[in-house]
Amino acid sequence: MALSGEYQERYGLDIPEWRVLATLGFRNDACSAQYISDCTRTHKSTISRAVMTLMQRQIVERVENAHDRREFRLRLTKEGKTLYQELIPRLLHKEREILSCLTAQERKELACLFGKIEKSLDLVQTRQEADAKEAY
Amino acid sequence: MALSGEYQERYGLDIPEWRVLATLGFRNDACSAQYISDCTRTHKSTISRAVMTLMQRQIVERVENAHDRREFRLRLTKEGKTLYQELIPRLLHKEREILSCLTAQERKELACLFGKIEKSLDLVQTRQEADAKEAY
DNA sequence: TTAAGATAGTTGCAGATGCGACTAATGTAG
DNA sequence: CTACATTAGTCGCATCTGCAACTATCTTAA
Repeated sequence: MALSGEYQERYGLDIPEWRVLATLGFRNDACSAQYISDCTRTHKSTISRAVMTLMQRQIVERVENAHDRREFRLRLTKEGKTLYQELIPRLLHKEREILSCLTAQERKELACLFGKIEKSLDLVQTRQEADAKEAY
Repeated sequence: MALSGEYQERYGLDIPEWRVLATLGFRNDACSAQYISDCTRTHKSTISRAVMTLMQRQIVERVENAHDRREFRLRLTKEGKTLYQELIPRLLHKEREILSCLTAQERKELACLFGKIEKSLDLVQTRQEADAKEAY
């Protein structure tokens, strides 16, 4: 991915690590690893390892969930938030750069088309899971 | 990728192998591994391994190039062509399925937008290479 | 309450793939 | 012609990441 150079080379983040950072930063609220796994469509083992690394780097911290001691609530540390805020403008800039070959109208269309496809795929996904459960 | 299930599960092709098959099948003419590497944006070592596997499976064959004995001319065997012809309709069907959430007009727009972005990225790529050469 | 099933997260393992070094062949400048 | 740079392809190595098994915990049904 063209964007990944931006956070890899400059901040030493690999793709799953960026996904964790981005999800927590975007939500600006604690959530479980499973939640990140779901909404980034990344295997939970991959997220687990990314979280470990980010905790060692003190970008992410986790607290036990008293209501369910299987899961942890993940959130960005102060440094994590700073890093996130620092990265966002860089990535937006990069995105604008990549999409600069399109008009504003075209960019809007592209986002709309992606939205439709994503939604459609999610429905398929959900449908398959439903079918799978029905299967016995 | 959603498509890859189609050729992986059913024909035992991984992604680089499919890229080799697709490039040779689409061109319908012999070409070098380097060429495939370039136009699929895949590292030459990856293409090299894919070609090896496909040769063992007698899907691809290669002949020496008398004019440049470093490179080989790659082409599909009879079985390779058959496989390619068998796969194409399946993949088109899958593609139609994925894009079925869009109208014909929207599909055209999407292709057009992708085309623009790809062309723009290629220009950036070329420009960077040119800059790199200029750099000394 | 207890047993069976589901869920969150971790970890060992294996496959995929890019990087860089290497060989052999070709191109080029002096 | 010679030496150096470039290019095609191969291979060892490291890394990335998904799969599946495992533990601990929670949920549900009898």
